Amino acid sequence: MDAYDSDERTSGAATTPGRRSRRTAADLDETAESGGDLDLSGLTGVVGYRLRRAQLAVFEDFNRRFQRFDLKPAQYSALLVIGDNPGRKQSEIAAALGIQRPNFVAMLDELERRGLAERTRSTTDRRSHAVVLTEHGRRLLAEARAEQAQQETDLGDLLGPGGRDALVSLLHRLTQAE
Amino acid sequence: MDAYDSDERTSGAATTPGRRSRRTAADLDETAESGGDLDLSGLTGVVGYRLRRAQLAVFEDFNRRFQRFDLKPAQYSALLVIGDNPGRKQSEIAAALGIQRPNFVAMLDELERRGLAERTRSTTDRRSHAVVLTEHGRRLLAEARAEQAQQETDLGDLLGPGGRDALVSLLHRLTQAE
DNA sequence: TATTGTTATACTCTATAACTATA
DNA sequence: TATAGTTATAGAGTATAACAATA
Repeated sequence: MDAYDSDERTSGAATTPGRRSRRTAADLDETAESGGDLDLSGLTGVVGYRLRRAQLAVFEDFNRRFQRFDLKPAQYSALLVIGDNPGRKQSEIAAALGIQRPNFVAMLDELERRGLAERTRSTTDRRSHAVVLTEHGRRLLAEARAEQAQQETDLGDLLGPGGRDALVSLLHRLTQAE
Repeated sequence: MDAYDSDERTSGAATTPGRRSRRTAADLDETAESGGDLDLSGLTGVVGYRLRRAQLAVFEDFNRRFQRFDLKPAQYSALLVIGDNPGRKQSEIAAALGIQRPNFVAMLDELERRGLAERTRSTTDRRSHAVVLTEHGRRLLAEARAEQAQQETDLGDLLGPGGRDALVSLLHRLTQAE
């Protein structure tokens, strides 16, 4: 983990960006020596900043949990989408995940190398690859889904009743509009 | 923007991961040809996934807004923290932002090259650099703060009354615990 | 001519080891 | 011996152009 933990709680008027600290040049020597905490009030109420930090924290937690599967978030989401959409085109899976087609090639190569997924030539359009999970892939995905459900449960405990659902709903609205 | 827009709204029981779609091998030919939307229900309720997508969307919006300042999110946050903590050590600023000390060097170099910030030798400890904003940096930061406040206002409009504050609060809780 | 998968490539972010100058 | 700033470097992640096979 990195060093962002020295944070302050979000102020009441969160819409207003943090107060402008009024310091003059005369304060410089003093502040330079004081080893106290920094004033981060300008960042605490900023949605983009909070989103970034929260995403990093949750991904770190994810990586800890999924170490035993050797799966990163992007790989898990790929297995999930392939598992729920067997036989779809490689490019469709990539697009659904927001991964550029060229970048998805190496990722699928790796999943295939590990025997989790397979490319099969489509009979109708010989340009495209229909992607499916192997039996091994389905078994691993089932275990991963259980671990992922556990993370959601733990996040629910952390955020209080309804908090997790509210968060998901608010986050979803951000990706619909912008 | 990338191709994640083909999303579904979050289901009622958000705590439960998306339903397991039960498809047999016999369905493969059919699904391979159907050009319909993919089933992304397994991802819609996942906090980590939603966080990542939302963060990317908000950062994209940020980048559009801050194009006229030629400031990326990390640069804006650096200006903000330096502005609110003038004279603090270079490494303190970096740590507060969660940036590795080596990686902060080039970033400060760039801010200095553009005449926005300055390194000054500390009189008490000649190893460290006290970092401050230039007058130009303070003026740019003031404008940037206004634009950033506008983004928060627009996000508030998007998320409804109290929605933005609730989001900030929920996100904050995620970075305290994990 | 357009699309699918692919290769090559480049650019940004991030992480670590090791050097230097100071303490 | 430890710390602050720095350099070099390596690894992810991401983006674009262009090619071969196929439609």
